[in-house]
Amino acid sequence: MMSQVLSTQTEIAQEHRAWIRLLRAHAALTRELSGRLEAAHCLSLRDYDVLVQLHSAPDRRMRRIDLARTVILSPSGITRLLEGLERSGWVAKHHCASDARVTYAVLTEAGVAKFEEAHVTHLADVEELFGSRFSGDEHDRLAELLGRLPLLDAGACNA
Amino acid sequence: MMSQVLSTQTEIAQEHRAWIRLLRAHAALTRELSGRLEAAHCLSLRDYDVLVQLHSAPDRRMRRIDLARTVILSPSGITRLLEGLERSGWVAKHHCASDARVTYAVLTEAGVAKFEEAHVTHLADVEELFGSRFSGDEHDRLAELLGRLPLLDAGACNA
DNA sequence: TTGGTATAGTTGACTTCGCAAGCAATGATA
DNA sequence: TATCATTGCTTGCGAAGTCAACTATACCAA
Repeated sequence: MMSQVLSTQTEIAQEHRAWIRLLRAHAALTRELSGRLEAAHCLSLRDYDVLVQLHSAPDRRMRRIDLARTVILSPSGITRLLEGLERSGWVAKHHCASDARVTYAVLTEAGVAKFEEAHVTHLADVEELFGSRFSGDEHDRLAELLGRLPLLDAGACNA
Repeated sequence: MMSQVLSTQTEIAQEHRAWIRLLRAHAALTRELSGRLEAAHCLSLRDYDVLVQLHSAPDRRMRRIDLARTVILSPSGITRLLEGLERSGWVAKHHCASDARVTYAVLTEAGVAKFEEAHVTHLADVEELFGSRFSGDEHDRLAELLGRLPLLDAGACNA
């Protein structure tokens, strides 16, 4: 009976292992990376993520709703995050001519500069804490495995 | 010049790919899993995580500080999270005889029952959204890769 | 003993983010 | 044309979590 319980628990731990590690790694890495980004550039990790997306988007702009889905944030979340970036002048609003409901978030010139400045140090940080742990093949393998996970309603995700 | 820029950007995207996917997968999965857990058992994902740790700990108790480090939460974060679990009666405080500074968080009988009840459905959810994406070998491989990532100050992590 | 430092834990102020609700514009259908 | 559902976006509110500051205890060393 006792060994029954133990073996069940062991199985449980095994099933969860990768998921638990993903949770822990995410918590530890985002805290450290966000801290460094904040200290060096006054940006949160999510701010940076938004700048990355806009920087690589056609015309450096995206509909706010698509941006929200891409970085996995609620619509209200994107409104508030962009509020900060707009106040700092990195991002501007741009109205859509063909559909009065939609607003674009556009990276400004200052935003491009800000991104490129933050990019350098952040890339080094990601390399130090994440990339350097893996060989090229392992990195690809990890990306492939993680890529199988469902992003749910994220129709516009292009990462 | 233009192709220079483009090739640099492509490299950048490649370097980031696994990390970005980890970010996205985490955001999407935690939102969904936390929502289900909340709906079915009135527990957040972190609440559940704490119950798991306590359930598998010797005597079903841990020092609050070790618990915080294990689930990657700040000391104040653990205080507030446990506040809720204590109010619900699933966790109790227990003072340490040999060191008056430390307080243990102990899983109560009700807490054990609560955990075991939530465990069943949560395990199925994790399996559906996470585990079912991988074969046994792939799961092990993913766990191994994620296990290389630094947990920073998490001295007490046993996952 | 006394003084200094480190550790465990809590609290207050603040930020971030999600949900529910609401508004305005669009599109589809009768 | 009139109606109704859908979509994009914002706002009020509340939950969760961090940091800084604080208390209390423990340990160490002169």
